[in-house]
Amino acid sequence: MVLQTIVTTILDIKVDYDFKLTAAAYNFSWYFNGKELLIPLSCEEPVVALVKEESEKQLQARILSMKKEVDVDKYLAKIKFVLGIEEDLKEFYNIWAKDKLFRKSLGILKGIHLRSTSLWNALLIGICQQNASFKQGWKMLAMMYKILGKKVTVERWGMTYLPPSPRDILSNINLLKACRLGYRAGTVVNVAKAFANNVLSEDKSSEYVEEDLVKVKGVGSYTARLALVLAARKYERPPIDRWLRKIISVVYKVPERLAEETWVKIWGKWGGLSSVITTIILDAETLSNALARVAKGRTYPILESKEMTPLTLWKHV
DNA sequence: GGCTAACGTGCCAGTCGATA
DNA sequence: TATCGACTGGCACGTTAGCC
Repeated sequence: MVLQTIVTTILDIKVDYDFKLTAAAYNFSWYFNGKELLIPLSCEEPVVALVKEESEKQLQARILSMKKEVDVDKYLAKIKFVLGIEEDLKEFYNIWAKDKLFRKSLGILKGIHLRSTSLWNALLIGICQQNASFKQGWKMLAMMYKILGKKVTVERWGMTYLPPSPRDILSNINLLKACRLGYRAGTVVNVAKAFANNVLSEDKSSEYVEEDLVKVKGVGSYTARLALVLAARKYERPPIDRWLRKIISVVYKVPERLAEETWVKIWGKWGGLSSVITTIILDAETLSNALARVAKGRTYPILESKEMTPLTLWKHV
């Protein structure tokens, strides 16, 4: 299965944007190589995009498929949404510049945008993050891609994996054990069934709220909120785990029970985005290490870290 | 509705014994 | 003495159920 270029186009960027940081954050080696970013656009057809920097304010995007014709306009709109190149973060930066946990990292991370993904994939990410360290969670997800995803070859790129679809999961439930998901496998199956039975649908992902997603057994508030942040850029209700709750409590000197309230007061409608960025700022260190870094004032990511961090994940997995 | 304990799973560092 | 593998306990976590 070789995907070939259907169309090549230029995307103009009108906001502060750092392509390399955006492409690198929380990404795998089969999607980012340091220069080019591969974006799965459709896993059924399959269709992908390859994106690279054309100039400071322009990106070159190639859409690749096995078919000779695809709905180019639909996929271009999707590429723009995934990359967030039309997302103006000026208000967010104003808060970032003043915030005591964030301000030291603005010079390093300004221009980074969250890469969105499908609701299904966002839920897989969230489920893998349950009760797991950063490394553990992303290794689980990587194994799901390798064991259950589709292996395809992309022209002038090479081999890549497309995320497994709900159907792939439901027809290979026995393979989930090899992904070392533990009890999370049950939740993945429940979510896959929800998609297969049209209880959840990609087409409605922008309409869903937390209450819709937590109806699936195994999906709680954290997973639902994270999925909405990643899939729909819904930042109003931040995913706050124990890790972030403790950090908020220490940094802003508030009881843990007031952590979410404090966070929303600081970030307003940007709470969800700032939750994700916090993990990048602190290199997703374990709680004790993250608190030690906060105490030392090292509240910025180590870009050239040899460790596995959100920004270097693609070098390791 | 809010709080808390229990649950469950993988990771990781430390320890110990066997072996070369 | 060095290396290796097995084992163990603590840690990192979100969800769930039960209690008030």
